[in-house]
Amino acid sequence: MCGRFALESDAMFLQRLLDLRGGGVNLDMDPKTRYNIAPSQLIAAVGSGRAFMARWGLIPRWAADARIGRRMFNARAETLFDKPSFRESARRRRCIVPMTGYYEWSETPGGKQPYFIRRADRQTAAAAGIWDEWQGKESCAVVTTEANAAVQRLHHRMPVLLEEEHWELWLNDSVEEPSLLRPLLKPSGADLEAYPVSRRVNSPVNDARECMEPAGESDQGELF
DNA sequence: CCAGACGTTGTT
DNA sequence: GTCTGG
DNA sequence: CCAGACGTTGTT
DNA sequence: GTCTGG
Repeated sequence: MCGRFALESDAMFLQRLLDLRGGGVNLDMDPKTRYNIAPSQLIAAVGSGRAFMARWGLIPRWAADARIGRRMFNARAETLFDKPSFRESARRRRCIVPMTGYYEWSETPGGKQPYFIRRADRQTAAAAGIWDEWQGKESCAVVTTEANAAVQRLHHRMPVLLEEEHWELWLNDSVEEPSLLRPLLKPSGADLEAYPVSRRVNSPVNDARECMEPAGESDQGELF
């Protein structure tokens, strides 16, 4: 799944996503580095030809109550185009959520051990997202799929990390046909690495760089 | 037809 | 157990 | 996702 | 808004 992630400031990455449309749109924001991004917080996204900040946890436009978004921070790829809460956004309001890497927790005898998962080439990853607008504010969800071999031991689900050659299609709002989009929602083919990090990641309040650096022995619980 | 839900995860 | 805040 | 709280009344 | 259950 994907319930916590990190993003190091990467304006070039965001500008590349904007440039896919060829519209000469210039990035007008610079999301600052954050190492411990949790659901309900504002996260950077690019979609519909612009970059914007959206609350992480999709609130469908028809919602009577914003609280519905609380647990809508992930959306299963397998049913994305079927579920009433996601269907319309999946067809018409897709986005890319930049992330340096995301966290998974492994239960150990000594407590929960967080791991950081990132591209082995250390490039910013492009997570597939969908967004909506409710009472004038954007919110979004990260699409999940089966875990690939690299991360399966940690979890059976992972965020969809889009291949670069698929970015344009995913962000093309004129494409609404699920059969054209579903093939993009596969477990990541990119090389990923996973390593234990400081247990202080467990506190969403800790937003220090240590969150994505390999943990020292003292910060690791007993592993497995 | 109307009323009520609309989700994921993990765990049992 | 379940909800809220981050 | 995890951590931490979870309640009311009346009085200061 | 759209789907499901009755």
